[in-house]
Amino acid sequence: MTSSLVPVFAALADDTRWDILTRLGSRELSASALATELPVTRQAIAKHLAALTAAGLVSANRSGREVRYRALGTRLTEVADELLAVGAEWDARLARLKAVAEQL
Amino acid sequence: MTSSLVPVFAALADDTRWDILTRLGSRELSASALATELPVTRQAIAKHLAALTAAGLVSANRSGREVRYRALGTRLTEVADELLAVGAEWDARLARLKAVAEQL
DNA sequence: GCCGCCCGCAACTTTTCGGTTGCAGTTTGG
DNA sequence: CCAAACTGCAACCGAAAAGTTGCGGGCGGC
Repeated sequence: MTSSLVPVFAALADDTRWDILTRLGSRELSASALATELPVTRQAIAKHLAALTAAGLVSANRSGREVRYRALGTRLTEVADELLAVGAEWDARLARLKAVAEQL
Repeated sequence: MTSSLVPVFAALADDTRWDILTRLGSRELSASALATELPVTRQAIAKHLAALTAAGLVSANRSGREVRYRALGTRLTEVADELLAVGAEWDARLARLKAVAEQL
């Protein structure tokens, strides 16, 4: 039962990628535009964008010769919802165990 | 502005680690006990447990000669809250842009 | 007290991954 | 129509990380 969340976590688990993602959250940018703002090459950024797109965290928008990317909040919200459910379940179980322990 | 979330994502971004974490969500287990259920050695699991502990996702509980681990929902909930906020912000911005576009 | 079990540390191997360089294709602006 | 700008693909490199083997130390039961 390997969760489908893990690939999304993998996509988010890099500083450069998170940096790119947050920038795309406030404005729509192309790979080349991002390359002027970040300390890595355009090709590296292109790889990151491919990873983010595969994870459903970013959408590509071709306009002529350039491709502009934008961050999608939807996937992030879905992940958050699942995490909330799981976290609550664990804590609830822990609380039950604690309650039983105090009955001694 | 590199987010403090990234290290947590890194801790969650591995299949084996996620597997361990979910098992610890339902019952409290030692590294050796986990090793009997998983296709990796005890030492590998110990490394994963160290990573999960460092990320605040797991708590260690020494009892005599063995150490039992348990999943903590708290950190997960915190992460989920932040993700919800960020995701909502991105989608809100996107909605505003769309509204402006329709005014043409 | 001794044998077994569980833990911790360290060295080594192998794969993954972030990053770079290099080159070829395509659209656009003058 | 030609040069500039943006993209895409592929090979290569170095570092980090997942996993293994090996060993030594501590706690528990018989």
